[in-house]
Amino acid sequence: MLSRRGLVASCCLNWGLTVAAQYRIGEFSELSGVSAKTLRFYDEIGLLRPTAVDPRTGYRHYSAHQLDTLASIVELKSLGVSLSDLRSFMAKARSSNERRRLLEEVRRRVEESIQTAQQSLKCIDDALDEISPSKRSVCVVLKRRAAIPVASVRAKVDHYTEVVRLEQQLLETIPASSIDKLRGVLWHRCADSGSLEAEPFVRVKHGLGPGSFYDVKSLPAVTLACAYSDLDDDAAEAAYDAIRRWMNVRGYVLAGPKREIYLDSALEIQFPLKSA
Amino acid sequence: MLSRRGLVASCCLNWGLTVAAQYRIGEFSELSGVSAKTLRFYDEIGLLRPTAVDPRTGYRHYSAHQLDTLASIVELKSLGVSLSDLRSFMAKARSSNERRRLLEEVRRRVEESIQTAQQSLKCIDDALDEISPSKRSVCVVLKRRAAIPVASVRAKVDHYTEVVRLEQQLLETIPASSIDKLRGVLWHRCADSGSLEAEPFVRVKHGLGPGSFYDVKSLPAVTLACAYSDLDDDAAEAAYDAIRRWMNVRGYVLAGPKREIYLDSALEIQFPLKSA
DNA sequence: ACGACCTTAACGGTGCGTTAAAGTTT
DNA sequence: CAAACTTTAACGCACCGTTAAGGTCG
Repeated sequence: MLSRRGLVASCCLNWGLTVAAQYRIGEFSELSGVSAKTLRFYDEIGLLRPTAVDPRTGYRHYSAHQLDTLASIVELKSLGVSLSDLRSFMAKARSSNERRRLLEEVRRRVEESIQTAQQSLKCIDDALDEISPSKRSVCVVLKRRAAIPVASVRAKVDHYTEVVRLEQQLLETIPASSIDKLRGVLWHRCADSGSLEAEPFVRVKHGLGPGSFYDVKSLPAVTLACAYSDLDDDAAEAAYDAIRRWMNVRGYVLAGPKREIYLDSALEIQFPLKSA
Repeated sequence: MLSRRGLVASCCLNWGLTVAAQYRIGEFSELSGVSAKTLRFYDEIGLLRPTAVDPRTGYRHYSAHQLDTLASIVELKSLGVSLSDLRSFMAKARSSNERRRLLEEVRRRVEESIQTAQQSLKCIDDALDEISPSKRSVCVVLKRRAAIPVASVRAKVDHYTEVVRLEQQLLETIPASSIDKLRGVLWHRCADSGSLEAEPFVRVKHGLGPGSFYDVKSLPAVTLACAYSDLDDDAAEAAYDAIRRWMNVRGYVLAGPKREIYLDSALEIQFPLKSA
């Protein structure tokens, strides 16, 4: 094996490169492959300061050694490290331990982003599956809802029409001044469980005392999967199905009674969620 | 199975919701889970215009129907569709075909991002592997280089020291006015192949005619994997190793003679690349 | 009249690219 | 002197969050 011992140094010495070369921004940009604008920006934010700045002209001067520094900046940036993180990292000693910690953190972030991207893929495929030229596709969204003060009547019913009667009575019983626009029904048991249990509710202003006919309570704060449908039962059924599929794909399970909210010309269907 | 036929409509009719409700921005924001500021922004960029705006007060009014529109915006946005893409999509008919095309494009983009993220993971793991408390880790970067006009001498040599002599002769032969700071060596054959073939070169200004001792030609434009080392041979070897590993992990192969560039107090080592 | 709503306007953050106007070097 | 370099300053992109200052509604 041929030894190259001393080659590098001798070459350079032979060529008479005795003065430490300083590169102006253009040449340094060309050598490093990083644009001059980016170099100025890195200077500005304190990420890579030139070794010298001519006080008269303001010209920046970089040293060959900084090409290596810049290379490590470029490498870490390409792995997704933010410039501010990079700045604190470069400011430190940059020991191999520091570097390891940084890379491990980046690794975690990248893995996380892969997870969410793969989840997105599943969601997209589900959405593609659900498309059919005949029916309008139902969009499901996730929402957080704070607790809602309500007056309600809960009852087992034999038929849906009884729910309508309950709603009417509820509305008539509560002082109009306490009533708010928001109203709907909690479904404790639906048709698919064989029996029906519903709880019509109206949002009320705080301070309304309990009545003989209705309870005053608070719908708990929840995370909801929501979909909108027109005011006909087929559309509502389609929305229910869409939400169930949506939850399935994302691994959510039901965490309480479903809610139907009456909007003026539409119906909002809400499934309280918990994950896993 | 109990039928809910007509339930929804009857409930709403019973409650006397005859006028199409208009929501002000605050309520609409609460219902949709999208902040008022975002709603104003969507209005501004023409993504979701309120159904009505009071000409006197400027108050925005939204309809219940727009909750569904907004839901589909939120859904697609969460899948990574940009707002400008969404705007053009929402402006169109929004047929199931259009929706399919959009989702398929998003799918492609997400898949691509997963690929690059997985590649990043491999790179991070490689970088972590390479860390050792004793040695400083070498950073490798990718660069594009345009063609470079050079004068050079290519020769098979038996020993590295001969290269040094060639370099000296090259420098002495060329008129000083044509020489540029950039210089180095192309390695056509390295020690590991059993014999050595080198080609010292100097960048020259265009217009220099060929000489008897040297050739005038052009180093081709290439993509390079580059690393920097100090001017000692151990450091240079470490850099060579680092680049080889780097190329391996990323599936690149060598596409021409390696280049060594002499900087004043450092050495830049460049491997021309092609993928696969 | 008071508070809870609404409006527009403007800045901030990320990571620079892109002119523009003016001074420096070769 | 002109070309090629450099400087600072300012706007632009994407997607809003966040004050600030000031009208409106109940």
